[in-house]
Amino acid sequence: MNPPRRIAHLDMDAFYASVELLRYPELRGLPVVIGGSRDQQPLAPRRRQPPFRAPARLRRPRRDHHRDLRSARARRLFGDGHHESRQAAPDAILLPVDFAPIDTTRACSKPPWRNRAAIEDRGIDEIYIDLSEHYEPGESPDALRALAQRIKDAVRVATGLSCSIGVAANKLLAKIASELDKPDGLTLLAASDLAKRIWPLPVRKINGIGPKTDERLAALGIHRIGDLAALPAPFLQQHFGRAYGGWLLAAAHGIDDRPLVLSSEPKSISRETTFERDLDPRADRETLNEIFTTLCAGVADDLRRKACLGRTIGIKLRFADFQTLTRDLTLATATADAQQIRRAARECLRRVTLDRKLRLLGVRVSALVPLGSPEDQPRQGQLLLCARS
DNA sequence: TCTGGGGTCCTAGGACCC
DNA sequence: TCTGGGGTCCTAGGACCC
Repeated sequence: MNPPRRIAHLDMDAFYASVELLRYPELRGLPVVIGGSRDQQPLAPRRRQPPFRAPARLRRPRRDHHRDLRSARARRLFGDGHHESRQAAPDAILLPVDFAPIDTTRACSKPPWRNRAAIEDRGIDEIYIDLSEHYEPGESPDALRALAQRIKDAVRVATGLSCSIGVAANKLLAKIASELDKPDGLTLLAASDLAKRIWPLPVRKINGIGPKTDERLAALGIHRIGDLAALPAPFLQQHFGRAYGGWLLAAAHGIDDRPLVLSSEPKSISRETTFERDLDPRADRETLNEIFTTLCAGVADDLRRKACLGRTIGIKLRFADFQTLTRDLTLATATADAQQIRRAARECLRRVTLDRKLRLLGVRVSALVPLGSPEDQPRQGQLLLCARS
């Protein structure tokens, strides 16, 4: 007989901020804001800051540094406290974002259990761990709690950082559970806890319900997960379609059969940049051209690093009014060549009327194949075409 | 909440082929 | 010659996630 499914979701607490505090322990307890430069910015001069030398070089945050800091993502990664402290304390210390130590931390964070459990990576600061095999018939909840605590301890020993863990019967519930007691939380969620602990939560807590769906649900008077769970399936399917409506209801009842995804090949690789100021297609033509070339080179670089070729080349534009559009083009053969990518991307660009200022430019390569694979060749139809002409 | 960068997945229409 | 249904590919857009 299979043991009951038992999935842990592990989420690092305020990851970026924590990593930086690890590097500069003397900053602990001070108001810290993280934001600003990355190493390669097409329009670097206005954004770039001098390298941080703690703690001698403390700077006042400047308003124009922080287009990105106010995003929801930033708040999540840096922690609300850091965000708010900037409003409250204009003298807060400004640290540049530096991804290098994060990679290190990430590498460090794996060994303790890597070989003993199935792990799904979810980006930079989250994983799912399948603990089903660690079940012993008749064990007490205390044993499970102790196991989760050992994992937290191992993370702290390996990285010096704290994390929050939720354990439940599936990924959906484990993810919600890990958030219930943040930071440094440990939450076990049994099936019988659904009504008491999950149903009172806002629907947004469900991974897969974003701002749009939240808004649509609110318009129907549905705010909490329990509201959702109480609805008849036909009602939801009428408003959200068969598949999504069905999924919403299942999610509200804590039902989720998704397996852990233990490995996966990249499906697309892209580079994009938001300009420091909106750019005019005509007046800033030169600048845009440079950025465009840099983006193509960057994507080509990433493809090479990941040993991939791609057949579909696409662009992404965002206008000053935030309207966003994409164009793509599929080639006869996959490529990782910067020139070829640039030519195809320019083809795409030609299909767009550039009559407004631009805010963002992006280049994407998809339909990826591993370098040297059989598909890394002209497609059959194309061969035929060549043979005929 | 005036919105960064890198992704995934889904939907939908049209082209094209059998 | 016309009609039809199914499958796959291409393209565009959108929602969502970390």
